[in-house]
Amino acid sequence: MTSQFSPKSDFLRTLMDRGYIHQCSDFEGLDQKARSGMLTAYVGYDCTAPSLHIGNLISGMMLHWFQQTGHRPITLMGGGTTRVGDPSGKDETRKLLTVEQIEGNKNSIKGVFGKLLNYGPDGNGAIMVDNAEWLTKLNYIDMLRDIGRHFSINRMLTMDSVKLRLEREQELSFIEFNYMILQSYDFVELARNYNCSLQMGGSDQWGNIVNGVDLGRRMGTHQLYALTTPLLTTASGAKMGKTASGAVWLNADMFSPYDYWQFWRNTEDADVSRFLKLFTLMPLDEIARLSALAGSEINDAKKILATEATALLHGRAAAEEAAETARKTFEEGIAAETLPSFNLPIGTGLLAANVAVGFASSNSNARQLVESGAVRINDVVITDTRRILTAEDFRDGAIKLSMGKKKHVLIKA
RNA sequence: GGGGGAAUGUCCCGAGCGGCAAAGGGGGCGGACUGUAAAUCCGCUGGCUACGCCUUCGCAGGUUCGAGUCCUGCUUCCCCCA
Repeated sequence: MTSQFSPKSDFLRTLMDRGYIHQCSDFEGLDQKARSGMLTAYVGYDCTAPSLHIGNLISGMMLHWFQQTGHRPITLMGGGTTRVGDPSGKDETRKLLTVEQIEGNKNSIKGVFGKLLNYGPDGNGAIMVDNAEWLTKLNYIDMLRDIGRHFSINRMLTMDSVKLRLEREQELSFIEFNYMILQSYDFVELARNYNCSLQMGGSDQWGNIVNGVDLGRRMGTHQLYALTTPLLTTASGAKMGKTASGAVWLNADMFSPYDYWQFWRNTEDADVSRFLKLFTLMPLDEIARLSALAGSEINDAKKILATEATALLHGRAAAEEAAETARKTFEEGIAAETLPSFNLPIGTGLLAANVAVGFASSNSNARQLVESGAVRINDVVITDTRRILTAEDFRDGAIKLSMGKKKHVLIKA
């Protein structure tokens, strides 16, 4: 158990103190190695979507601290493995993405790492590689002889990712079955070419990672290590990262800094301390002070969490702006100029307006919401479904339209 | 190759004697209570030019006043035997 081990290396101590560690293949060994010089570690990222989401942010933060404590991080883009598809934790086969989609996603994902890591030529400058570089060049027969012979089908069948599918009598295609072999090989490849000795990832990656450690031993690399983070859940046990509009994406064009700030602002009380440690760079003693706040005072801690987490990802200026927009909107009740705005002509029906700004999915949906008293024009509840936006509704050239307590937009003519 | 099952509201799971816009969950959204929290309670959760109309139960036909429900063919998936 992690709690019985007290690490001496800066790296592991930092990770443990901040709550990043779930499992490690060999704590003592890794700790010792981290004290004896610069290590190289990597995390692999799927290219299944055009942006990473907050679930991926934890491993990215681990790489950040890894670098901060003097080591060299590698971000591995799964340009090759995404063509195969990871069956871990999935109920059914995902549709295969085209190579073009994968390349597009890869390029769109890359940007976020520049916020967390320093790339560059200096001693421990981060490195970015794409496993398509070597995986697409593998020759089938050679691969079977060099790599495949080290894998036991008997053991592969006991891996969770495989076992689950078999037990549930769900299809597991041959291509997916091969995924763990490729990911394992990645580790060996990075060990050989970059002297990489540690792979980190989410707890669902444990099986894939230890397979790589194993393959390394069989193929004669130096000792490799596995380190995983806990699954990100709220204190109530719900999986994190999903909201009404989908996942909490890290790319600003898919999830705005303001929404991102709001996401963290709405954290459950019981999660504040944990999230401050995981998703901000604040010193632990400062976090301890904030965590001690009780009752409604903990809202101050939530604002700091939101601002710091947003600043880390989107920059200080965007974070301050989001905080200010929120303050005006929620604490002063005035329409902040920086709220999301839409252009709609005077005379637009209230229902149509709600659909246009994304509050409702259809006129019917909008009608129901209006009737239930959820919709406000300039902070006045409107229940008339035939209401039309008029010139008199404009205050300083804009109408503040609200859905529920939290969603507000400005409408301009 | 032979035999037996399955496919339901496009978020998911899942009931469904021939009268069904289709039970029940989960999730989501909204309301109340609060602190932009949690828990709890209530409402909504196919669409529309809306006391009515239109479109939905794998696909295509058929029987019937009427089909998610019965019949035929097809597709996909699963299980057993070979």
